[in-house]
Amino acid sequence: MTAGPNRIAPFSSSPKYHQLSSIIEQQIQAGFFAPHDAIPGERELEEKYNVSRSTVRQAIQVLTRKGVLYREHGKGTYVAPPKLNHSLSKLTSFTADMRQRGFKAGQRILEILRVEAPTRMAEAFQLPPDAPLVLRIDRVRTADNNPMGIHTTHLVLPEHQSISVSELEDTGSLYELLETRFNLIVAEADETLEATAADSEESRLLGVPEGSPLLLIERTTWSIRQEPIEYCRMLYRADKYSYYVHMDRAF
Amino acid sequence: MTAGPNRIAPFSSSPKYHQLSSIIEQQIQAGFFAPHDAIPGERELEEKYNVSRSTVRQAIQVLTRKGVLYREHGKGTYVAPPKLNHSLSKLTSFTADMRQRGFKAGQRILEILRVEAPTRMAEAFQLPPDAPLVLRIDRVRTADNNPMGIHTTHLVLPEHQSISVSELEDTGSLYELLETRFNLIVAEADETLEATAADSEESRLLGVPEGSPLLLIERTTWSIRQEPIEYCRMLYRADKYSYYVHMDRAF
DNA sequence: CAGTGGTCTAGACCACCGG
DNA sequence: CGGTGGTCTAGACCACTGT
Repeated sequence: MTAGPNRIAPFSSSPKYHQLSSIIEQQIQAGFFAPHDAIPGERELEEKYNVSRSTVRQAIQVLTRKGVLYREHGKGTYVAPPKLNHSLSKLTSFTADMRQRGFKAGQRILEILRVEAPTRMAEAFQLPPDAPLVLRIDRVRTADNNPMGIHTTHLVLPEHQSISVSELEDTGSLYELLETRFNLIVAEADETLEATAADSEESRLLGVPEGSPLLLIERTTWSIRQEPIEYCRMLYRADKYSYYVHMDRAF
Repeated sequence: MTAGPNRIAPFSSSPKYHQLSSIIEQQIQAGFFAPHDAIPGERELEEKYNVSRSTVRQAIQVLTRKGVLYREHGKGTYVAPPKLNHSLSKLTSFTADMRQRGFKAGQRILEILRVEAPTRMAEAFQLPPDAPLVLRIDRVRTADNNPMGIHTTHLVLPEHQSISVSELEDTGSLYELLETRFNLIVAEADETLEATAADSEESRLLGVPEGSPLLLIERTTWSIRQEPIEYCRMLYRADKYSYYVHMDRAF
């Protein structure tokens, strides 16, 4: 009848609220509820699935935060209409981003070296003036072998930890490498976006005329424990690259 | 001693979890807890403020979602280091955005008229081909009277609802006007960002040389009820405007 | 082991909305 | 008014972390 399981397993390792939110989400995807339909009330779900009301509320909270449901006080809980959409403001690597857009990500590594942290990086991470050198990686990023952008990455890595050209070439994705080699998981990022114009070297590396518009993104990233990981300057061809964000009004 | 009230008012109209989260946030801002310090455990807060543990958890949840705290299972709840950069990916109007950056927002209204919905808008909102005309508003936006960008807004408003030039000039902020006049509250938005170069008219309106880099933002917005509100094309001077986003890895 | 956060229950009362 | 979601309590047990 319905897609997937339609009752709660009491001894599952997965929490009940998670099971319940999956059930509801599957019912929506299976067409049981149309956009703007009201789903059953909290007390009804409580009884139907033999869980407490807080568990029901926790499950619904998961789905409202995902944008699957929306609630109106005194009225009910409703199915949100689907968005055509794509990459929300989820944090992803260039590799994953390109895969999602249907391209094969590639790279040409220009240089890997140790340098002093650039000013912007030191500010963002509040690094002390005598902080150790950071690892700088310069790359041209490609999609289906066409140059898309230039990445200049600065990594906060202890002197004894490093990354070789061949190692990065083999893995392809820096974030993947950071995770497998150093157990560094990128969890949060701040980004600043600006428009700029290509200088002579940039135009050469990207194969566009000097002065063409480029999208400049500066990214700082943190781990789950809020440790600084990376400061990255990314320059993209305006004719090939655009950037998506989804936002809400902080509920 | 501490900043602000340090106990919970039992009969306040404001919910207890909100009072408690404010108290904790103020204590952090007042320097009671340094970045990466552990705040008291849930049972301790429960006793100290005479509330139940779920209320404590609700308060802490507010602050973790704001990025003020982070939690580690089995260890504790810690103060997140402050980011220099506040304006997260919260949805704001140009007016509010400029105020936050310390400028006074202004506008020069070029035109208000009814037009057919542009293709991108019709796609994003899945409008039928015979949909009614939308209200288009062309404006130059200023910060401290300097031109910053060009906004071309298309509003989904029934034929009998409209906005006059003088009305918009008086209010200053379109989002504020939509809220007060039509009870339309902008709750969600998708944005696409690109770099581009100024054409002759754009360069004239913004006072920059032809061909200078501009940041192009296309925004579509929805109400709380997920009704389409607005499709907006915004062009900003690259030398005056940059864009901030904060992202997490979908927890 | 003790202490932390994570999940869950079975109740209660309030605030809001519609008929 | 009855039904909805919003807040709150006082318990319980589990899962994870460090010592």
